[in-house]
Amino acid sequence: MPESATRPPTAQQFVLAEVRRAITSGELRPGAAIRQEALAERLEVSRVPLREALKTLEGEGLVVYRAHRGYRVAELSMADLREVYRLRELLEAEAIRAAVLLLTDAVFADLEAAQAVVEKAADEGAVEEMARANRRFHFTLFEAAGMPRLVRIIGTLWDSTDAYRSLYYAGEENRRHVVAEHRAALAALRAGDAEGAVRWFDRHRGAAVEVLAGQLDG
Amino acid sequence: MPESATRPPTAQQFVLAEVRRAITSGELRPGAAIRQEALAERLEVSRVPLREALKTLEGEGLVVYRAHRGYRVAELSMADLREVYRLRELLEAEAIRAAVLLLTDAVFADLEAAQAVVEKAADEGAVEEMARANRRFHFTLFEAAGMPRLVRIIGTLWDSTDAYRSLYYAGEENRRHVVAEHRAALAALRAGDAEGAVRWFDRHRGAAVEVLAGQLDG
DNA sequence: GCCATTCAGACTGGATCCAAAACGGTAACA
DNA sequence: TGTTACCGTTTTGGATCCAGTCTGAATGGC
Repeated sequence: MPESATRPPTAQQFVLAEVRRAITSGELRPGAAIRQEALAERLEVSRVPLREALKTLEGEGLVVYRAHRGYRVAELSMADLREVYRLRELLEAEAIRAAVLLLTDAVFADLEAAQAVVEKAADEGAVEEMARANRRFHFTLFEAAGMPRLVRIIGTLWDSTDAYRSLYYAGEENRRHVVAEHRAALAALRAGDAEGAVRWFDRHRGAAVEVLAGQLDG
Repeated sequence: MPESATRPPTAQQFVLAEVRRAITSGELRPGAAIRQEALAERLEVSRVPLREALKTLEGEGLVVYRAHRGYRVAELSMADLREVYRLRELLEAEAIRAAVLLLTDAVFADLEAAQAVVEKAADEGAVEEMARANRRFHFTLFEAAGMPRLVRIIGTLWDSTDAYRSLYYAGEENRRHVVAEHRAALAALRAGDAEGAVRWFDRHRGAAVEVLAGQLDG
């Protein structure tokens, strides 16, 4: 039997997801110190699985650690933000170019499904749902490249700016841009035009980074 | 006071370094299961700091983890190896291009110093020392780019193949190639010729990946 | 003989307790 | 007044112990 049945998550997996969500949703602010005892109590686990989860998040760059001083939510400087987006530009272009050669009908179906959710959420102003569907859209494409390390690295780069991106989708105009650019990119992908798709995604990112930069200033 | 004095490492830091060394030196073979109790006892610590170190190594891709089944030393397929080197090609080129614009005399001095050690070790056939100095040479250059995330990512990619690279420097001819290519790259860097340096490093990597691929077959 | 079941041993996941380090406030002193 | 030493509190680092899960071999049914 495939045993694909979802097994109960370990405490550590639960904590990992929960802390990640707290950081990316802005509930834990950048720069804030993480008090293990208090956080563990709030999540109703001991400090042991919490600390292992924090080690994972440290590897993803979401928190920073200093011996004997504990963990803090990572802060991004303007230079950090530029670096993250420059790396995303490089790596996502690579993923897209590799993926274009391997796109199947099944992948297109997944992309369309994700895009449908994006558009619906954009209409309704459902910010959280739109962010999730947007991520699914992009990563469906990235995963089609068959380069798991690349996908993982891109994932950590996305995560590292989530704490600052939470408000991006609040803007009606931003949401419209996302929808339009996704459509244009999809059309390019269907035509097998990797460079066209890359250009659309670059524009996509470029708009987002400017908004985030504005948030960093304020 | 700057307090740059080296403080005694935590057990966790000690374990991390020790396990990393064991893996990259081939002492722990790819695919081997890691028995926490036994390993902790051998290193004379409890399982707690060991597990946190393993979580860090998981983030670096040196070990793989499955819930309730523990950690194993990561294995690389041929496809994995190609992916790692493709990503290194992309990312190291980016680092070199950024670094060339920022190279100072101090950096050149560090590069020369590392290169001197490389050449001495190459002559003497000091494999371990040569690997260390080679890494220092490359990362001195990468760090000059002022992109800490990029350096970190490249570092994890280097680490992930170390378990297979341990024998590369054993070959007299391989060692000579490294020395010559470093010199050529240094000359290009001094001339401000980023593309020339990138080409030399590409050739450098290309030779290495072929040797590693041979090891994977056997 | 072949396959599903059971059960003991081994190993990982997590909780609790203790040790060590860092922090913050106070008082002594130049 | 500014500085330094001291000490109690807070927080992190690590050890030990127990619970839950997996593995694999023996058992029993067909």
